[in-house]
Amino acid sequence: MDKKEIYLIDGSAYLHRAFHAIKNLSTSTGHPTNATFGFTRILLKLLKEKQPEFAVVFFDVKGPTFRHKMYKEYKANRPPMEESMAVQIPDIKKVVNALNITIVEKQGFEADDLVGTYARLAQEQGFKVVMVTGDKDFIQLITEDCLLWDPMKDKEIDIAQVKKDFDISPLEFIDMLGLAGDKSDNIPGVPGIGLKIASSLIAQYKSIENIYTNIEDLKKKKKLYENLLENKENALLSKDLATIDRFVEEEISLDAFKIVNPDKEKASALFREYEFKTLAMEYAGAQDLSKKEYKLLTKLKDIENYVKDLEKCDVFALDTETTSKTPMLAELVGLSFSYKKDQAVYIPVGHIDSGEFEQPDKNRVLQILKPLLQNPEIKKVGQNIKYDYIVLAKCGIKLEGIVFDTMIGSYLLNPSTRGHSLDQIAMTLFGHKTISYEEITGKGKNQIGFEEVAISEAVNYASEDADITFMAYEKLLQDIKDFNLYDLMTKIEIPLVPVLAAMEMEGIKIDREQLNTLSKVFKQEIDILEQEIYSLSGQIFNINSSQQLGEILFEKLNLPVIKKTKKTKGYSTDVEVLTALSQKHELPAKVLRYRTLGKLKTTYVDALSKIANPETDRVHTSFNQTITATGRLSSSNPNLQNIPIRTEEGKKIREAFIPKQGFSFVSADYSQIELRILAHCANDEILIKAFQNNEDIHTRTAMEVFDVISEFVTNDLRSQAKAINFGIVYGMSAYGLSKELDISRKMAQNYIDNYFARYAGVKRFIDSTIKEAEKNLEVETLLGRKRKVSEINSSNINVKKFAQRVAINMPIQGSAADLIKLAMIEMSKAISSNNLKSKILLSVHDEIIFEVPANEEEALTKLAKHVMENLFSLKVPLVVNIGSGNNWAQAH
DNA sequence: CGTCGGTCGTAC
DNA sequence: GACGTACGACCGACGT
Repeated sequence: MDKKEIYLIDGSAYLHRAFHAIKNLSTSTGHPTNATFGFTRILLKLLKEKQPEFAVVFFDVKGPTFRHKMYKEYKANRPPMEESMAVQIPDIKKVVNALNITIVEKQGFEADDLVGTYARLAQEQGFKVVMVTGDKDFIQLITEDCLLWDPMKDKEIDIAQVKKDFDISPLEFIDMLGLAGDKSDNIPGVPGIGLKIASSLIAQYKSIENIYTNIEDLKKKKKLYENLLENKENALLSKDLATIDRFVEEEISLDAFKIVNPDKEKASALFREYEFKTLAMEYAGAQDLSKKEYKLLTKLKDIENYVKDLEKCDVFALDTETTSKTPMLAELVGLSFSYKKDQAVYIPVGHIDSGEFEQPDKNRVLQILKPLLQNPEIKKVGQNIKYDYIVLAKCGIKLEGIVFDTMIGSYLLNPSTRGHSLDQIAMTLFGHKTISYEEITGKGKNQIGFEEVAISEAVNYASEDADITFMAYEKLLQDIKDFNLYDLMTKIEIPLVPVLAAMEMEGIKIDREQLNTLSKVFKQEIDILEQEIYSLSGQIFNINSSQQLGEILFEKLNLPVIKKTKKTKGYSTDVEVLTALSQKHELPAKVLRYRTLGKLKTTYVDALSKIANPETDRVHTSFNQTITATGRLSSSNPNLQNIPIRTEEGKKIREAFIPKQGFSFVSADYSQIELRILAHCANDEILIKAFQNNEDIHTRTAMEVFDVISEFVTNDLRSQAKAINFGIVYGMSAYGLSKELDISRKMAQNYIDNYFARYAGVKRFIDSTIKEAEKNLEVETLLGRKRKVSEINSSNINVKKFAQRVAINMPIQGSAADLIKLAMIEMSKAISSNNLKSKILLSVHDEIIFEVPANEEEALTKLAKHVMENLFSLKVPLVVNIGSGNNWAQAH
């Protein structure tokens, strides 16, 4: 029969190794977690791979040990433990605890001696012992029944391995250490003898004592002989110091080390605290449905009664279930509500009848809910409530009284992290793993729509969503207040929700004819280019594969390699490279043209046709409010914020966006909004004056940087200055500017120096912003939007520099985002209060596009200019440029 | 057949 | 390495 196995874990060694193996890991509040993470990973690896029956973790105890009494210089060269390591010891112990592994430590002894002692005790009791450590000192303890395993290197050492590596027995290892000493422990040993010589001496003489007995043998090796003679005392002392004590008085029974299952809840809570996200997920306990009261409501009477409860409660959460993730295509399938933790109801209205439950009539239910949902006095919260708003709007219900959105709450608290889904929120806030959508609908080709989900399953899923939303609301509301984000939430983000919903629902019309024509025209040229490229290359290949293209250009045609790609170190074939190569060969230019047209055709022309509503020819983008790190909106499905404008062909695509019959487009864009914000924040004298005098800002910068009068600012100088102005906002370096302007680095540095000399306020602003960021580990915008820059004190210079650029850019880009959001809200209000029929259709970062009836064009133009220029008072004027036309290109 | 990281290109 | 923020098409490696 196999012997029982016990794992003796050298906790102190792994504390140090984990700490040094992983750099710069900390929670968002700056608490270091590198050692805790590394240590945890090792423990989990052990538990998973070895599934031990018995295990125990040993730690050193602070303070002198018996070795210090033997030799006062013992470990005297060790600097005191770094603060950032010390603070993690309690964390690590908590993790070990949660994993239900016993910790043993004893005053006056090191972990080594405890391992030695328990290794002996365990073997006496018939165990097989595995010492978990990476420390070679433990080799002396190896026996037939005791071996060493290092999980970090996944290396096992037994007697045979010791013999192979050092040609000695484990016990002889002590003598070897005695001779060689140990720098890190300040054990002297014999000078001039390292591990190699020591092992060969011991292999021959078996012990230090025996070496001295036969010392005359070594007379020929003069230096060695002298060193040995002079250091006899040291050698023997070192041997004693290196000897692990196997007889520490201990009386804990090995039974205490029997492994029980980890306390998953405790572990998950700790992992959440330390922000080990994947680990927290793995250890999240399954939900406890027993305390949850989730009810199915199908009788109209019950629904009416529940509505009365909702009317009385302070605030409730709602959620809709539908047939599609795209709200514009979604049909209502059910609604869930919660106004109290652990309680929720689900009302099915659109499940495909399975005969399982009687479903209430959809229209009757909506009729009952309508007054409740449209009452602005009754407060509602939701998760991504813009979605529910749209779904309900399509049912004829205008949702009013929205006071909070948990998705937005989570985002405002941490805008640089991706993913604010309810699942993730439940995990971060409560360590709770929700029923996932895929769990009940399946995924891939087997996925079904929610209308096909059985009502009995839908109840739990949908109720949980409302329940968790309500619980998350209470927690996030407090957090939002604590972090001073309440005003931003209630004055900007929440009022913006219905504005965005209306924009998405309205959509924007495309000219299908125009797009079809474009598609054909592009295809013709692409086809020709394709053939030309094949014939120039002498072969057919996939032009869209930069890998294959690289082989043609650089291996077949032997064109010079200009740069490599960032991650894979392959041949770069980007526009910069191909443009340069166009001087040497015909092919690159053809590829460039092929790429341009291909991009326009697939990404824009064809995609827009495909996604537009076939009945109305309108495209309904999604404006995502919780994506960008700076506070900007993003747009997707389709992305209408990157429609081409710069090139002629690109403009053709913009021309395919057209107003509906009897309307025109009006575009209102903020002129130089980011530089104006910079002027304001930096309080820069020259910049402010330039804007106050309504000067051309790029010309002004050219005058300052190149030290010329305005008459001497050529187009070229102005466009160079423009690049500098942009660069400032992005935290430019001399290298970046030199590439952009195709000038020397020295020249670029010169320009930058000139810029900062002239715009001294900007220089001061950048310096003080970085300084503040280093202190607070976050930066913020004019309206108090925050972004963490926790890496700004990183010892990795690249990481630090990046954080600095982020710290400079975010307040500028983010403040601009604040203002455009405010503008959208105010314009929406102004349009209503003036009873105009104009609609906001799009927002593209510094611009708002309206669809305006012919007879409102003048009024809307005046209104937009007035509202947008006066919505916020800066030290410089806000200027809005307005254009109008019968397509988007014209209006811009 | 789906996922995911990489490269490239479009916008502000 | 080197200039911020996005979305998305396509490729190709990888896993099922």
